[in-house]
Amino acid sequence: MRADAARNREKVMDAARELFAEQGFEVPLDEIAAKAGVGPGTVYRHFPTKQALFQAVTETRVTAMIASASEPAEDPKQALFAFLGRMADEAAVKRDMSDAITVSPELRKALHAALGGLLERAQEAGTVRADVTATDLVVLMKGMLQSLHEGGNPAVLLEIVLSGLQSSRKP
Amino acid sequence: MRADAARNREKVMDAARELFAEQGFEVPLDEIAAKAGVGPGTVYRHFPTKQALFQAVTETRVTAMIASASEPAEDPKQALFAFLGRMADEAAVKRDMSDAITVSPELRKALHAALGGLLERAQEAGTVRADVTATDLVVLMKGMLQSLHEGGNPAVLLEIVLSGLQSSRKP
DNA sequence: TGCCAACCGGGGCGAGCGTTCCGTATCGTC
DNA sequence: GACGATACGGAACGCTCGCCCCGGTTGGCA
Repeated sequence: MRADAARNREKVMDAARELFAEQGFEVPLDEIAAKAGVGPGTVYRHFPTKQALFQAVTETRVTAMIASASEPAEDPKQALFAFLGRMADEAAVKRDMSDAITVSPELRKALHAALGGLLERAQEAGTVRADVTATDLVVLMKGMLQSLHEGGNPAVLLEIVLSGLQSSRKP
Repeated sequence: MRADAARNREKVMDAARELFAEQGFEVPLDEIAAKAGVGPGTVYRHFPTKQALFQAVTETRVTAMIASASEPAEDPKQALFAFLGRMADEAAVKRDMSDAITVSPELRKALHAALGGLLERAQEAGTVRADVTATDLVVLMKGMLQSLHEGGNPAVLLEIVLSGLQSSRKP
């Protein structure tokens, strides 16, 4: 690979990182190219599609987060809650967190599996309500993460969800 | 107004009701026109803009729901929870519920005020956590309502939120 | 029944966006 | 220093969608 090509690839990824984090997947690709100081054609020389660029930018971060679900923890409930807390912290700062789940089916599956494992262990311990499925948790978190960017207080919203996940005071 | 004009107006509103409920505000206006058996121009003869059509279709339902927040109830917490339950029920069937809040600023304001009143009374009674604001509640509900259409179990998701709203078990 | 205003259908315009193409500039080698 | 491969920029394409316009049609009154 030529030196200028590698340099441009980095510039594109840097610009994409910043703009995806600010505006989510919706940001026009031309805007990314402009911020990187290149033409749209150059972006497509390095990434076959907008979605590929998005995945290249988010995959590392998100898979690292997913991997952190396997870290050992004493209490299953705390393990689950800590993970959800990490998701919320990340999403509060980077708007592309919730899009990453939507855009890439693989990432969605991986997150689903990771959350499913944590959830199951917490449910077996009896500290998290038993009628929640992994799908419920994924979609609820996605909705909640989006709410963070519409004026909601991140800490409060997260606490509501976490508190609501516990078994099992009936409303 | 001519008879056929009135008839077409009704056909457009019927089609819009159905498609907005199915697909939300995102449905193309041409699709509504096609379902109504008219051309797009005819839609614009009766409604100046797509948003106006959307409001004409949703406003009645939503304002009625908002008005129901003023119904008397013995327990402030139950009043709030019953209202949120009605929102969830409606949104589980009609996809345009969450869009209605977004598309029309007036409706959003009205909902904000109604929820704010219910919330405040429940907080004064000490049965709902005090650190939640009306804005938090609106955005959280919006996120949750959207989650209903992505595979989440409506009853479970609602229960999580309601249970989480209560004061004040810390996670 | 005939006329005119009201109304209709659908083709078309313009904007936004993802993607592609191509003439030109640049890198790295001989 | 020159040449060929590689990469670049940005104009252009195709598509979608909200919205408008115009030639033809239809309804209802005289």
